[in-house]
Amino acid sequence: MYNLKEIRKNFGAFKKALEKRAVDVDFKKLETLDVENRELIQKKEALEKEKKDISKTKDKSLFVKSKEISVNIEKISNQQTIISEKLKKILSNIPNIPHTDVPNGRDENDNVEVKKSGNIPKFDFKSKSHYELGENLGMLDFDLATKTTGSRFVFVKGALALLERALSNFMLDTHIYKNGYQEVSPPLLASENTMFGTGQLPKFEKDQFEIKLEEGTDRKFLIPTAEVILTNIVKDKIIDLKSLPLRFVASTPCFRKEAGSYGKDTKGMIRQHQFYKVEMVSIVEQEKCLDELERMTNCATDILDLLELPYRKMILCSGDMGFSAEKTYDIEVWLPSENKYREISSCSSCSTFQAVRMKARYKNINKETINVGTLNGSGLAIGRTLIAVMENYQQKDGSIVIPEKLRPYMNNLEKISLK
RNA sequence: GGAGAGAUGGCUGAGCGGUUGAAAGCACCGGUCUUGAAAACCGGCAAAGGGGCAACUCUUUCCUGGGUUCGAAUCCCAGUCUCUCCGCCA
Repeated sequence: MYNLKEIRKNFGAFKKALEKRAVDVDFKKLETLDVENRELIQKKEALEKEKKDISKTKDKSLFVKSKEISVNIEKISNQQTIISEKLKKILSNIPNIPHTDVPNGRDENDNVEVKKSGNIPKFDFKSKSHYELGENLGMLDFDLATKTTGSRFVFVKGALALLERALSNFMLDTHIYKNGYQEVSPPLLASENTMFGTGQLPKFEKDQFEIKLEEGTDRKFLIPTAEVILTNIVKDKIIDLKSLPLRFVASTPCFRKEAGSYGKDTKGMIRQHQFYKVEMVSIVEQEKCLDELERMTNCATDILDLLELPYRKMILCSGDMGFSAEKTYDIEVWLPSENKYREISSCSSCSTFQAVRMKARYKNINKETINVGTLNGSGLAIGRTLIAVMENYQQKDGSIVIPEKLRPYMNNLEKISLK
């Protein structure tokens, strides 16, 4: 979210910067409301001062007047509340402004490749998709999940379930012991306010699973990513400069409605309502965001390098970035069955955008209280990594070789095969 | 589910109708002392919003929302959350 104070300073520049995003914001209304709002605040404050002064004199003859003022204040204050709510509504629906590094573009076709790594496997047999491999092994069961739950869920069984767990532990260990992140095991439900903090609400409510609770209690949502709950660790806080940067990592299930992607990736476990993901979150001094983004992205690619999976690193264009991001790298892994790269991680700097929403601040060297910078990145999406391992390490007989680094996490199993 | 206790600044914690934005301590920052550090002593130290080029100034804020009052951190009502004890379940 943007600070109205900052926008006011240079309204034109703000408007221009947002054009890259192709969002329709009623700037005229924003400007008018801002002026009205401030006028009302001034009126209100003048009256409040008058009332306060009377109270200080303790002069009984003025008490009647004070009472009148109170009525007036209430009237103005109500108007002001309405206007400031309108303002907040407009402001909270404005996305972050893309950093100047970000290429202009409409959609994913305009993303720019910045790096490519690893060797694409060449099979001397007809390769299979992960769901063919998994179903043949009897270790992926989509039909069963449909029966028990519904579409876009899956049962993972046997050695593949072990592989999934191994991936989680391997990634966590790498980020904890090598990359300096603190492990967190967070709640999987988030309050409305928490969801607002990272930008999932109010604009993207239809993508979230909400838990049905008794009437009158606070709303709660299943987290669509651990980013939500990890970033909000610093909500409403003024952090000691010395404790920055904060780096958190968690492996959690994620829940997404995937509204608007009907008919997309319906086969297999590419796009599920529930999936595991290892998520990294960094809280940094605001001017260190971009450096941290490079660092974090390297932590993500580190995993793919260790697993020896081929991938490429993309910088997202302005039109393809998430609501809260100022700059995003996507890491895409090679999937033989689709003969293309698919997203396996997304690392974003959100500058102070989320921090403003969360009221997360720190005192800088000059003792000014300012908003922190927040970053988040997958390191990595476990479900998709599982797919990538299956497809890239598949053998002619339908078995799957386990990447060396994962074997210690799997009782030194070298290969997953029938029986 | 039953019975109590509580929610105050970065933290701990006093205040329980009128200069209280809020004692004290810790933390932090500056200074004196010291070869340096520690200790000791002195001083500083809330946030949000409005106005002003600025120095500065005004308003709001003691969980949230109502109420009483000329005036509320302090009194009343409702709600949320936390803690303790008992029960129940993992």
